Amino acid sequence: MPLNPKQEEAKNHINWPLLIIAWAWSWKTATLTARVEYMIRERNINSASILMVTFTNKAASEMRERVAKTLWVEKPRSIYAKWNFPLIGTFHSIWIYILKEVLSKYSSEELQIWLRKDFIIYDEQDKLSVLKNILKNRLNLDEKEFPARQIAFYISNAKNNLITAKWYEKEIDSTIKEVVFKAYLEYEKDLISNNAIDFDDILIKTYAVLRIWRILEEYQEKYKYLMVDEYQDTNLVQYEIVKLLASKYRNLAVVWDDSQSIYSWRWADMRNIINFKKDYSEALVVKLEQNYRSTKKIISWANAVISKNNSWIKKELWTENDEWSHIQYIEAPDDKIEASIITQIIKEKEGDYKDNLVLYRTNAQSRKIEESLLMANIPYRVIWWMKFYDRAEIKDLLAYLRVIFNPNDTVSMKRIINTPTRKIWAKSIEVLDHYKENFGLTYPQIIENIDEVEELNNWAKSAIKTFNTIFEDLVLKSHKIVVSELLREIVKITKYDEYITEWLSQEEKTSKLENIDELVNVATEYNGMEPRESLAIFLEEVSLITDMDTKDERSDYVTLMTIHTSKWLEQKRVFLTWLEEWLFPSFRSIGEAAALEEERRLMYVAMTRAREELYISRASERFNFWDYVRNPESRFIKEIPKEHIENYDLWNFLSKWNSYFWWNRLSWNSEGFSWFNTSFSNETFSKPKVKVADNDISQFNLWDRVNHPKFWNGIITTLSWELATIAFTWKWAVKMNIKIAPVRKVF
DNA sequence: TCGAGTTCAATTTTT
DNA sequence: TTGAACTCGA
Repeated sequence: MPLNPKQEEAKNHINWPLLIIAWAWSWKTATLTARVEYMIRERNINSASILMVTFTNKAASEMRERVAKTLWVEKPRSIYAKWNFPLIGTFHSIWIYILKEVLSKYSSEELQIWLRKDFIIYDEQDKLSVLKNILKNRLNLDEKEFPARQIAFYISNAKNNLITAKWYEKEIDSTIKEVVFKAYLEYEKDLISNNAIDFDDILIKTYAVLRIWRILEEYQEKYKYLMVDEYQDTNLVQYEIVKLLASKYRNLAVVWDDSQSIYSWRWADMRNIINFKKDYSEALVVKLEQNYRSTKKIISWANAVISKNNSWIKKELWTENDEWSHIQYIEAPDDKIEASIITQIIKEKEGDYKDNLVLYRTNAQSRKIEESLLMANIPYRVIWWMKFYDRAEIKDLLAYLRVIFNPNDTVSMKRIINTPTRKIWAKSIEVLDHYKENFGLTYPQIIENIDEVEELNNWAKSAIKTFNTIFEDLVLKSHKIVVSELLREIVKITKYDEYITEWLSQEEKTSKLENIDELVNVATEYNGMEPRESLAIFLEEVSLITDMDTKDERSDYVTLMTIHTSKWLEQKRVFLTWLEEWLFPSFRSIGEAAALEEERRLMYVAMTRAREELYISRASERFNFWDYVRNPESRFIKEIPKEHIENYDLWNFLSKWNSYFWWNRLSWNSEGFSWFNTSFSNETFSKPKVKVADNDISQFNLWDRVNHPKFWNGIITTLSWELATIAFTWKWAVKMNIKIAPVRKVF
């Protein structure tokens, strides 16, 4: 598709700072690709001197594909292209690439970052386990009073403001910060001794390295053309890094969309744009305002909502797409009906299942929809961050790979030293830790010389020796076979498959084994490489990969995901669910102007995912936080001009949905049909109701109808004193004590 | 020292 | 509902 004049202008503008102000679906990616192509083909710029930052791996991968196409080369599988190709990746993957490169040339002492080339990356869970250990064992603190998560938050905040552990002492103004200071020091010590870094460190260390003059010079020469997409989501450190790299040639192009900034909780700072304008005052500003995706209706709607933000820069997104179909508002009595209606619509609509995208605010909110789709036999896929790599069996195997790659990684070492069970119990590990702390030894060193450890009996020693034999064998093999083979070898040698499936049902067994197969399968992509290299790159990419990156395009299923995750997608039909105050906008953001505006931007992002049809839904009553809650409709719905909203025809739906449950529910409501519309739309925040149950059991008889807040209606099928079996609509027979159970008789 | 059984707390958003 | 952190018996 040909570029419009604005896009053309952005494309042709090289050798000068450039600020592209983009709107949702204004073809910014296509413009950037065209720009890269133009640079290489028309201006004869060396491909390898172009560096391009995207926000997700998926975006990076797509960009690599597009660029590869224009250059007539095969798409590089990862950031490590073997031929002359631009460096395209996320902030994190690019900085890891650069860090490794630097570390292979300079010594750690020279760089002052206390890191060796074979470092590994600790994810959020690893980080918490390190911190928990510190807080509990070294600082002797109560984890209730000082939760690891909270401490982690403070540390992350400090890191992203470039405050080191030592400097944190100056920040202390409260008890908590005093704890943070101590924990931070210990945490850094642990990371160094494990040769590990966390996500924040990837940025911090890169920044530290690039502040060394000769290294900076080298990289300024190497990457003369810089492009940063999603600039509104950069944080302070990222900003500073880019600034360093760009300071010599000033060929920096950034794409900025303030209405899609939804990552402030990850320290993204929109004020970076103010700094940008100051630092590059000569920059050319290009605005891309035409939307090529959604219909007029959807866009005017989105505009109406986003314009309620004060900090929003006035702009008008427009489109030539014809006004299309309906924007429907589903106002369901409860969450189950909400899910059923959505399921029904998906079922009735022509076209493929994969035309449908269901969005919600938080991951936990997918459940009701899942249940409903499952019942209707509709294939679906939930995109959940790190779901696959969070599974125990995957984590175990990756921990093996990590210790093989970097034997100093104590966190992983502890995970696998007794997995499968080798009778190396906590007592032995305590002794190992003691040696590690007091003699400055590493685990492999201690394990190798276990005979000299006096505190252990022979029995424990021989267990550790067994492990050491396996471990050394695997390390040796890692130099000979590629990572996928190595994984198979680990499973074989340790009999891991038997261990993990030992006590499980057939069904669970297959699922675990399938997961292992899948991991090996992913690893086979690295087969062509040198064994150690395949291990290194596999580990590096695994820690940055998300569920979304493995998205399978071939089969036909409905996709479910959070709004944040959906930022990079578009879909023909979008369902936006859980639109209630306290849930979306979330209760944490209500009452805080800046946070609320971010929620509103999130709403904007969600709405603009839709190409043709947008459904929004809420439930008057729903099960949330382990209880039933009623929240008024989201303020975002009210912000949409009423004439744009068409109410979904509930009656029509319900007449087709004549279940036992439904008719019963109507029949015992004295207000009859008004039930959906009036009695449930009271705009009150009813706090979770406490169920006081002290029933008079004499009122219950066999075959009585009862109502339960969780399982709804049921019939008593057996009864002996207080104990009854009740067949519920939403649950097969349940045995309960009707004296204390929250049931009431229905007449 | 294990592990089965029980209690109790927890839910934004993700590179 | 799930999972992690506890208890307690062997």
